[in-house]
Amino acid sequence: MAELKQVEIARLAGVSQATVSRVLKGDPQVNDEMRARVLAVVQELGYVPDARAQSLRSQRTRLLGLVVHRAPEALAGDPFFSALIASIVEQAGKHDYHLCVDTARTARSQRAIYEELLRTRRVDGLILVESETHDKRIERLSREGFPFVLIGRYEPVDAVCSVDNDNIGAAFMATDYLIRTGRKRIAYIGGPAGLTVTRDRLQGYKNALESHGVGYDPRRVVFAEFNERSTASAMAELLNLTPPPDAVVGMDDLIALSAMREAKRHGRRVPEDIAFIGFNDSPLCHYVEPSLTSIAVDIPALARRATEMLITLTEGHEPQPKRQIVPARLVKRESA
Amino acid sequence: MAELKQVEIARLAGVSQATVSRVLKGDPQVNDEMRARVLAVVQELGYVPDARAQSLRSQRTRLLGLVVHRAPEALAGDPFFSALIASIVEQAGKHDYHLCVDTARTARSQRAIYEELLRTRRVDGLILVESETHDKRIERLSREGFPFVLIGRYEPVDAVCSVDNDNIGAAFMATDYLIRTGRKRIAYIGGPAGLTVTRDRLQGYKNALESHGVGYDPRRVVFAEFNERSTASAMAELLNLTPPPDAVVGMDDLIALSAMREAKRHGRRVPEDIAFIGFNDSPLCHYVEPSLTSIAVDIPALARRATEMLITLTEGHEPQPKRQIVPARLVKRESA
DNA sequence: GCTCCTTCAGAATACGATTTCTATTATAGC
DNA sequence: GCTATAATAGAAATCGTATTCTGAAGGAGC
Repeated sequence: MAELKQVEIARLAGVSQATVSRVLKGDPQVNDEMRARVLAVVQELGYVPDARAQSLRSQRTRLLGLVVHRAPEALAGDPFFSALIASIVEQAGKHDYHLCVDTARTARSQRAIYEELLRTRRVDGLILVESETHDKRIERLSREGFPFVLIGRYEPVDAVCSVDNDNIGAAFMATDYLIRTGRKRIAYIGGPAGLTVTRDRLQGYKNALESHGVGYDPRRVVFAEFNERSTASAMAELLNLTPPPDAVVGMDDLIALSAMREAKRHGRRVPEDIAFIGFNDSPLCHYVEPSLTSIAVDIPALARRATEMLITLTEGHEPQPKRQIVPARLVKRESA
Repeated sequence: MAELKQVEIARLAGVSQATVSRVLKGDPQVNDEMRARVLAVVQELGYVPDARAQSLRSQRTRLLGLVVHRAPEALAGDPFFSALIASIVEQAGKHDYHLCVDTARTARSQRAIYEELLRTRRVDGLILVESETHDKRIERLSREGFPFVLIGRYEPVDAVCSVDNDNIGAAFMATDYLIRTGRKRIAYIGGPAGLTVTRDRLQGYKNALESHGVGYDPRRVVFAEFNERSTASAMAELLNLTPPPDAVVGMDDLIALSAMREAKRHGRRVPEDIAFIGFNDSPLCHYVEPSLTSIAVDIPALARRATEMLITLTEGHEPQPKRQIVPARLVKRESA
């Protein structure tokens, strides 16, 4: 394949390289006859501009970055991310943007990725997922004015753009539903305690208890890492309480399922002895037995809005509003 | 944040811009004292080179592309891709490469993505997943000499670099196991008939039947799309046979699970009346009841080798060997 | 003391597009 | 018929880095 640059096209069409660029950019300041001549050559040779040169000159790469704040092993089994990535890719594609995915394993690599992607100008903006309640990265990004959008939320800094699932509302809905269906001793199993999601859903859980005048018992709240062993032992702890809980709100489908499995291993019947509700409404819910009642997070909506917001930001505008909340809904199945 | 480019660093360190570049590239042709002076300034200002300029100048973006040949909806629930993406990102990161993910929904968008990513030089090479048995893209990429690696395999073109799961062997293993454990009427539910995976696994299935002298009955082979409805109706078809199958090899965990669900809906006991084996050993297998016996595909190994191969290619070397096969293993659980 | 390397750093160029600046021509207005 | 104004296209500068080319200084060898 021969060298194919604008100068070649220009030479063949008998015009200047600047004119070729103008034609390709749709500049109206160019005569129809010239335009046609250039386009003919472009068509014939199948010329496509070099994105690297465009990036340097225009100072924009048309690449968005997605940084997932979780170790690859933990990421591996989670369908949430497939869905998120797929939706972001699709939405970004509509605006001619591409997506660059990175995972941030350790604290060190987080900094590295931040340097790598943004300081090097490799991407035009970032989408961050699963932020901690206090996060130096966010402070810094925000201070330095880099375009980024959070999927989640961040209290400490006011100006942060974010799209969040209505976690408080969703956990309220789940807990409220359990209370209304007669459950008395409802437990909550969170993910890592530092995560904002973990805390927001805990808040919703507490709100629901309070709204029904049910006392909050801290022994019924436990936390787990994103792996089965940790969740199972958290569940075992709950089962040792006297009296044991008769319902569990899991922060996550995988957590709820692991907990449910553990309960069954201890001989409890679901949902007769104990009910379970998870979050995400992943395909899993549907296949297990009893099928898992779950809060459906609207992942495509999260992805769409976050992407739109980020593109708005990278193009220099101020998104309105800066914080969006995507409603969730309860999908009733057999486990609760 | 002030303008931060090599010229600034050079000015502050009292050297030329070329020297700054040399220091950062680790060029040995530079005196220690100068090097130290430059590095001090770089450190202090936290200078990081501009990837866009580097890309243009060096003609390499250090970006790899992953093109997933499936619609976003179908992608959404599948944990296979989370795992694949996570592993590729990790492996690529070790060589200072990043990953750009794209999905190719329609035939048109496939071409578009190909143009977008490669012709524009936006990425240095591509990893393709889920190829069809005949694929124009592959022919073209290969003809034009673009660096790419297939996860899967492609018979028609000899020189194609690929890393494949040992699908024939794995399906053989699954079928062989079912025969050895006394199953007589084993069915196979494939994915879309055009996919190489579908056909390879079918081949392994046939091989196993043959090696045991069991007759191959084409009525026991059906195909499904990647969604539950399609799979359920394929399974229903199988259940209508007289006699019905007493075991099913599903091309995929989701297919196997959907089929199993359908069988249970028809009152069949698993594994007593009918056994099921899936592929991928996704977390799902573990949570369902009965838990699903599955062929574990070594996704990290696939990802690692494909990534290594692609990087070798993009750096101008010839990978040895060009085709790799990653072995699979049977994970026995309750369903078979 | 002279030439010949070697070592090292600065100057200059290249990468391939976008965009500003400049020049040409044609048209309008008087 | 002369200037003013568009309309249009070419020339040239620019984006920030990598690298080739060039030159200066110092040491070795005789």
